[in-house]
Amino acid sequence: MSSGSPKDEVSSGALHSTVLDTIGRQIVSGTLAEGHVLRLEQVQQQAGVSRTVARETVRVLESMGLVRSRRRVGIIVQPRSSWNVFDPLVIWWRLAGPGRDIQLRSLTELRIAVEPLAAAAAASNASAQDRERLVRLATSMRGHGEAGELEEFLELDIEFHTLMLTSSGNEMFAALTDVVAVVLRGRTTLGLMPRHPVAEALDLHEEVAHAVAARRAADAETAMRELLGEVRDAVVPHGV
Amino acid sequence: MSSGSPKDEVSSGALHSTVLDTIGRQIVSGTLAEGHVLRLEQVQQQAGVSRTVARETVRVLESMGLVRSRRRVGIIVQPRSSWNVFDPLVIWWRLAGPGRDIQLRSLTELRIAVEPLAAAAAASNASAQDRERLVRLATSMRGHGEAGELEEFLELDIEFHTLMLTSSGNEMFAALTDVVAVVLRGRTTLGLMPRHPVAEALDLHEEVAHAVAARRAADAETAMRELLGEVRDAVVPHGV
DNA sequence: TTAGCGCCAATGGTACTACGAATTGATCCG
DNA sequence: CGGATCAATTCGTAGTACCATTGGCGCTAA
Repeated sequence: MSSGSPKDEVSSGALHSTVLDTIGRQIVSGTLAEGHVLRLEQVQQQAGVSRTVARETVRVLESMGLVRSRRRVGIIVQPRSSWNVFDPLVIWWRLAGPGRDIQLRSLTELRIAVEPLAAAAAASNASAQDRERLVRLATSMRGHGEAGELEEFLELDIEFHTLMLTSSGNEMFAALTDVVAVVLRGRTTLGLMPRHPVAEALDLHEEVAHAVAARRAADAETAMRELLGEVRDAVVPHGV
Repeated sequence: MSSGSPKDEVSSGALHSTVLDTIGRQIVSGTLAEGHVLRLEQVQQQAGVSRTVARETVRVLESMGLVRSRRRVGIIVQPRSSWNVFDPLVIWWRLAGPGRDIQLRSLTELRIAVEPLAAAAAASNASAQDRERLVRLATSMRGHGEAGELEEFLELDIEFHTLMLTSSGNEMFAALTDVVAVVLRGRTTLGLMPRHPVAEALDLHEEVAHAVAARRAADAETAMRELLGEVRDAVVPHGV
């Protein structure tokens, strides 16, 4: 366990998920290039596991679109275009590997696309207490942000956006919570954040929260779009 | 094989993917409710397969977040919130089951979020021939649309949006091509499409294409947003 | 009543076997 | 000499039997 995993992942059965992790990283990082052919026997020997475990691993890898196993040929590493890039594990692996900043950019663009609509949907669908909680989170963020407490600020930021996505009532949006959390964390660890959150960001978080609380969907959407506009500038310097 | 599968899915090994399909559908459709506990032995008996195959199936199901297997307990069906709703198979199953229209709505909202940004990105990043091809597709769509040839129109529509997403240069967007294709197909089969595509949609497709061709990102984005605004009205009657 | 111990069922993991399919190469015929 | 057919090899697929591990549940004793 060098860098952990998104959640605890698989509770008990650590064996098969270990080798899954190993091979997954290798493929995603490009160590195992597209077209490379693995053999099942090779997998079990390198990982020191039995045939059954190796097969289970390959099956999961196959369901992620990372490999494709053909009889008499072997286990063929598939091109990036057939990967399930939305799979949490795949995202995790890519963020751990070389293409980290590229991945962060893709994910940030996805955020920019989704979150404004999520905010609008939340304004329409969120429960009263969720809407109130959003406002409280925004004010807390201002407090910790102005105090320069980046750690607490980050956690609140994550909670804010997570709650926004989950309370949108759209499960596809809600499924992106982990992604957003990873992006936010990755952004700070990569040093893409100013030491103090800019005042404008603090204002916009509150603006979004208040718009959602007042069920003004259109306002929430535009405010969120502005908010993410700054994020774009930080992560994607050269326009789109 | 009652209704097929997104692609050919798994080429040769049909056995494990058959039982995967069966159980997956049952969970997604709610036949196997959240918290329901399966036992591995039960799985192999019901499907009439060996332990090995049953285990592989469970592993894949687990990687999709549909189940979680714990020792001494069994295979526990997980709540919807932990499903990988972006997994192509999960999407497929949901569209085949009862929650079909809910799923279509979620996916349509996702389209509304993503495609405008994808159009903008395509305007910046697409190759010259891709941009040209988009224009030609839009004009073809007009021809077949006005002639009332829905079949051909649908295929062109799919190709148009697919090309838009792939040429955006963002792999997360590109990964949504199958989703968009499914939504478009599902929309027509559900009878949510007018018999003749409305003239405005035809205009907007051309507008988007020309904006992308001329590399006017902002125009492409707004035109695409308008285009999808109509789609929203068709699928999501009651404002978001 | 409750705290702690221990049983055992159910999954996790391994090894071995048989089978089928696809590729490759060798043979045979034109 | 070239092309086509057929067989052997090789690898994934499927099945079975077996041991290891663990954690929930019941039993017992204080």
